[in-house]
Amino acid sequence: MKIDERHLIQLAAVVKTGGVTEGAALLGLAQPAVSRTLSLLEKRVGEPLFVKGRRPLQPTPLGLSLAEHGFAMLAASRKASDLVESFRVGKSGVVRIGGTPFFMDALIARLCAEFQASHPDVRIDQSYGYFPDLRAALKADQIDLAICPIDILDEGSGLEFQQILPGRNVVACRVTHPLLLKRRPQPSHLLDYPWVAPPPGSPLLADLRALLLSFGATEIKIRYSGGSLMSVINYLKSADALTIMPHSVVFAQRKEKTITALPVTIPHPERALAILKRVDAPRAPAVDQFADFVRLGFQELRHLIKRHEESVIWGL
Amino acid sequence: MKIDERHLIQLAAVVKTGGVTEGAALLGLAQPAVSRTLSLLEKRVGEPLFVKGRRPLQPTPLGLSLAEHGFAMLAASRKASDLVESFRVGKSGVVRIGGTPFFMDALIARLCAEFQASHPDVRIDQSYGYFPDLRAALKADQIDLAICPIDILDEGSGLEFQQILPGRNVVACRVTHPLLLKRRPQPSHLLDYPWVAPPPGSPLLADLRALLLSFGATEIKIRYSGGSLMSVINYLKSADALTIMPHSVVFAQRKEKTITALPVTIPHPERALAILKRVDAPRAPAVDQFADFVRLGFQELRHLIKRHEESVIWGL
DNA sequence: TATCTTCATAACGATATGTTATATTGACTG
DNA sequence: CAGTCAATATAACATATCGTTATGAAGATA
Repeated sequence: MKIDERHLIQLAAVVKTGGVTEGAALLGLAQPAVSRTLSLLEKRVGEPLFVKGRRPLQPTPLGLSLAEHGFAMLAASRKASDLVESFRVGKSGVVRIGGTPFFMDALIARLCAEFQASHPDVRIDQSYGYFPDLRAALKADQIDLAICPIDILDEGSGLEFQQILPGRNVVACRVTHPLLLKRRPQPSHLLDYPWVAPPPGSPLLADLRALLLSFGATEIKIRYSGGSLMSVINYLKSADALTIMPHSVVFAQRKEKTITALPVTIPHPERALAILKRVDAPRAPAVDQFADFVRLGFQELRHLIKRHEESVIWGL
Repeated sequence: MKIDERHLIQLAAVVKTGGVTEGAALLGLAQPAVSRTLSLLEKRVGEPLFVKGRRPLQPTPLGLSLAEHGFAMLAASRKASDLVESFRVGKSGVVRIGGTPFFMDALIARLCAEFQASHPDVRIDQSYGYFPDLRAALKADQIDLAICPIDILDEGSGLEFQQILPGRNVVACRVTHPLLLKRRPQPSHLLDYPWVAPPPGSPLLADLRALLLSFGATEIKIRYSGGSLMSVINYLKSADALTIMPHSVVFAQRKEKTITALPVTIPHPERALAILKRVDAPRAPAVDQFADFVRLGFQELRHLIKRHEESVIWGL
């Protein structure tokens, strides 16, 4: 015995409201439609669903039980509608982001948490990678957004780039590092300390090599490598080692008072942190919402950095 | 955004089976119908439900979430169908029975439990009363069945009577009663002991009066009255009192070895235990199933009584 | 590249859903 | 116990859509 789901819902509405007219109103239908549905249902089921000849409409046990199932369907239906609605406005869904490890760990994870304060039903799936992998993942629709530094000559056909932070590296060390006592550390001093290498494959590693060349150095004391951001920071906390890092990553750690940037200027990389999206494929609204949120977050970060540097100057 | 429930179910079927063709087959539909439903749904929702251009059909997160709700509806729908089916064959529903206290307590309650061994989803609502009340309750559709002794001249217009046990009363007492030692107790002996009166309003009470008249007695020592069957039995267990009871009720207690019937023959009442139903109103199938079960149960009881009495004779 | 399976589209008849108008019926009141 | 009112059932009709078969398009598989 197959029962039309719509009929069950109408039955539920009638039982809930206690009348055909009210039930119809609840569903936004005319009374005769619901009335006919009930007749049909009774005929199909072959058993009475309401006790006859009583005006305060009273369901039979079978009618009541069937209505219970109708309630379940009604609930599922409403939840489905709500889901679609929330998805459309970006309040639910999944955002798959990929990015370079240091930025993700230092900046993006925090933004994810903040984003979900206003979008609790949006799930975020994070993965790591560098530009070539991320571009491939984007094109293969494995991620919705990539957040990574891109070279000005990187090619991204079919991708949309949104720059969110200029490239700027610093030499990082622990706050108790002896070089911080010097007024103007020289490049030669930098070579006196052990170094931590950025993750293999990262743009930072290339930047480190370029930095060495600019010092005229060919070799360097690499004492630790391969660690994630947290490993590197924890290593730096316990040794007078140096490493190269994006300025924003070091800045994000300022509250911890564990690492800081050496007051030496090193060349800017020809690169900028950017959000990458596919332009062709449709994106879930939540993805765009999240991208906007990240962009705003970094805009705020830029202002913070600016004000922080001004205050440091004043403080001098 | 209102979503057609049927569409959700079809979506669920497709997601479950992993293909439009299989999903359609699962629902007993042609493939194009489901295909069109998916197109419509996607257009209405405004978001892709499946990732395009991948053959092992893969739902988007939204599609998957919507399908979850579809599963809920599908489950509710199937449960509703099953419910109707089981109701039709009498495997679910509610049976409202009314009856005289002693029969209900001694015989029917037990039958209810046995009935539900094969009909676990049938609920039984029991109530007490005597013929006039029960007849009224039946006509007012407050109960589906009445099980009570009826006089041959009782009128039951619009009611169907099914006799299930001939009327037969006995004098009951505890198994250690001194009268049981006598080979052939005389009526005069009966008057020497205190009596327990059957419930007020019961046919048994009338039978007791008739019995006294047949002995030529006008007065009797009523020492206890108003109790339910369990009260009466517990009273009898603790005193050498006598009472009048339907034979079947005493018989049903034989395993307990607490009360028994005195070997005195007393007049049969012009009455028989019967099942009463309304003939006009439709009855739930479970009601008829239960009535049949009760009839069979009493048929068995009659045989048991017969064999028991034969064995007692042999035992002499 | 060729073939096969699966999905999308088209066309069409049948169903039943929703509407308004109207008749019936039960409940309430004097 | 009428008479009145409100709610439900029925009738008639337009239309949406559901389900069908036939056919085209596209991805997978060899």
